[in-house]
Amino acid sequence: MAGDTRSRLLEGALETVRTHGIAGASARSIAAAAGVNQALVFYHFGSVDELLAEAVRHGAQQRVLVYRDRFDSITSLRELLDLGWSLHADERAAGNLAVLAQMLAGAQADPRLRTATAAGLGLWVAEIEAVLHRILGSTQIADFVDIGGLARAIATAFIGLELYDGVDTDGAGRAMSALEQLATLATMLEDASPLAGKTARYLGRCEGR
Amino acid sequence: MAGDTRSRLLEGALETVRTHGIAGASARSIAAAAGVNQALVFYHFGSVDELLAEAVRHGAQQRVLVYRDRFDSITSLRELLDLGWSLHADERAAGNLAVLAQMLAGAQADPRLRTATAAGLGLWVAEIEAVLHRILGSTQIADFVDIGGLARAIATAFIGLELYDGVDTDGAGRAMSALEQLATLATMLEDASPLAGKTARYLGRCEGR
DNA sequence: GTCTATAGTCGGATAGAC
DNA sequence: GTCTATCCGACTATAGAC
Repeated sequence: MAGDTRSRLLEGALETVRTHGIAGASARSIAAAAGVNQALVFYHFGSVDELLAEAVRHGAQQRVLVYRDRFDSITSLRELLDLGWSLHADERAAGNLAVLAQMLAGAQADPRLRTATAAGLGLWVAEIEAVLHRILGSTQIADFVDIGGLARAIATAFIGLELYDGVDTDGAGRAMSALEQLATLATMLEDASPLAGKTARYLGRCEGR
Repeated sequence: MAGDTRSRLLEGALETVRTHGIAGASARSIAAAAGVNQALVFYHFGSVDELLAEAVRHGAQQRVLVYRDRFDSITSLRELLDLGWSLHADERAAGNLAVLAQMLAGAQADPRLRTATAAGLGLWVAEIEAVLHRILGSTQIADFVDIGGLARAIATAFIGLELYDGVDTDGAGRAMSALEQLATLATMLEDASPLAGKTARYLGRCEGR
């Protein structure tokens, strides 16, 4: 926990939310985690909510930057999956997705956290969306599925899994395995271009609904 | 808000978590919502946590029962999807999934809420799993994907979507549309049995990983 | 079972010395 | 910028009258 007071408080806020949840993130507990005086929360950020809002932005920015290169190098659904699981494992250990999940829960009842939380999640969504566009943009899938929507679905599924992991680790593991199996199936369909072509033509005939 | 004090408190707890979030669910606010004296929380449940734990069980049981018949009548993936969206809309309005999401967030930092929350979510998972077994059990999908895991993935995805909906309604809508499109695609693959057969044989050759 | 009253704790926020 | 000291409200939980 180094740096000037401002960044110490930002880091302290993230650590406190991680370990005590959004409900346990008070000015006092955050200041203790940051190793600074409690009054400085209000001097630097005005209120606890403001601090939390800035912290979630800060944290998401920081983490997305760590993975930027790896996102950029992805060229297939298979690689995206592999990154997804290793990212999930990393962030599970580091607890950054947990912070986002906690903020998401807190934001439901507190409008002041909404925009900041949406922005933090938006950073992850943007990365996923860019990758999906690159690897699916030229396939038929892009014609039938909104890629931006898909990116949002993937990001939120990660959030749900993260929360579930906290109350039932075995169950979350099974869920991830099932998604892995399902996604592997999709990857193979993608590779087997004749099938993809057939599917696309089939869909073309059924666009009624 | 009728009935005896005990059930008034259970209902009041659900309503309070719904409207004020888990962080705002104090003995006082719950008692106010229930229209009873604050001290009765401790007389009947011992502590706020205990009340919340019982409330989430109570709420999940109640809601699952409402949908029981509809779950039982499902015979295809298409019907499961339709129920999924209408259920999501219902529960979004009634706010019961929101309660589960809040409890899930609160349980991360509070071990006493963990088992109760896991049990509440488990009721939903069990319903989904039963349906999936019925409609997928005889297909090749069951050979490649853990149905129980899939049910857990679906349930948690709903939770993630619910939380996301609270901070970005448009984004959540796009995510749901994308899933709809993707699932429609899957339904059609299911209908087009020749393709499914081919896929299965293809998978059989690739089971290495 | 239900009420009032209250002890004791913790939290947000500010004033003012340094 | 940082600290101490403090106000005040909200909270959990209990004691005791009814």
